[in-house]
Amino acid sequence: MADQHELRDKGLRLTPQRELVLQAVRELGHATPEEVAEKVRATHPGINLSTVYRNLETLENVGLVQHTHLGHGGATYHAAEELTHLHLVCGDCGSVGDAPIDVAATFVQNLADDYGFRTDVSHFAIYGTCAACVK
Amino acid sequence: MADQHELRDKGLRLTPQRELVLQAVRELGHATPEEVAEKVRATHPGINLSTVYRNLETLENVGLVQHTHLGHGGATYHAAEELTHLHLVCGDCGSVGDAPIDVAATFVQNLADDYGFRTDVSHFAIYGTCAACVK
DNA sequence: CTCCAAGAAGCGAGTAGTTCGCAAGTAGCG
DNA sequence: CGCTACTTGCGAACTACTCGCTTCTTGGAG
Repeated sequence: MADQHELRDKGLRLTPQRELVLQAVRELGHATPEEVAEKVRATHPGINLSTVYRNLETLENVGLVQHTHLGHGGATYHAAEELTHLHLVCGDCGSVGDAPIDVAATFVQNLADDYGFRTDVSHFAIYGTCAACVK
Repeated sequence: MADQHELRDKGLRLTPQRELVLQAVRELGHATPEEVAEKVRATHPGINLSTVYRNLETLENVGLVQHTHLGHGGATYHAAEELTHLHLVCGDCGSVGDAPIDVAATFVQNLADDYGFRTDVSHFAIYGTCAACVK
């Protein structure tokens, strides 16, 4: 675990809160700011919600985490390493499934060719109805 | 303009506010609830924000309008007739472009074939960088 | 045309989620 | 070891939206 390196390398100070936030995001996979805060509080009860928000923002600036819009309005954060899948949100049951990013490859290509638009497919969820609810 | 018919046919009462909200959504193309409220206030100053929210919700239930998530968190509404395009949101300049829904056809097909997921592509915006900002 | 019940509007308070300002604390350089 | 800038904690402020309740209006019935 070379968190020290990662954070220091990005020009950030190494605070326990910062490390915990990053670690929580990594362990949770996807998580809302509140879920991150809750997770962090398990080992560091005194941490403040604003601190979580600020760190999430800071970590996002240096590219270690990223956020996605999964619906309802709240942002969801995940570690940059996991940025290799799409989020399939089911409007019926609310489940969030994953799909490898390549299923969107031609779509992204179309957008690039026809509109010059460089797509970040994983930033927004893909909304629809999952296999279970279609039945 | 047979708004009377549309609304009555859906089993809704015909109130001036309701008509105005629907008309505002149609004229604006995409609009946040507040933009709709502002637009409506141009001709009917006393209208209340809650009324706009409630009508948007009601109109959505009967399928005359639909909402999309364009980012930041706020929902954006548009008339059901315009439900034929994707929203390309530029993360740099914030502009919202449109693209016909067919560019996503194979993508949707892939998702259906491989995951049984029935996609509603227009519900979420497609995020990325527009041609102008890529340069 | 008038009356009535159900639905809708207005309004203010309430809530969730997020941001901000400021004082106190701490990491890391010299 | 000490200083400075970056961070944290905390409470207040905000934004976007929802709710409850009272009053008004629509549209069908008589």
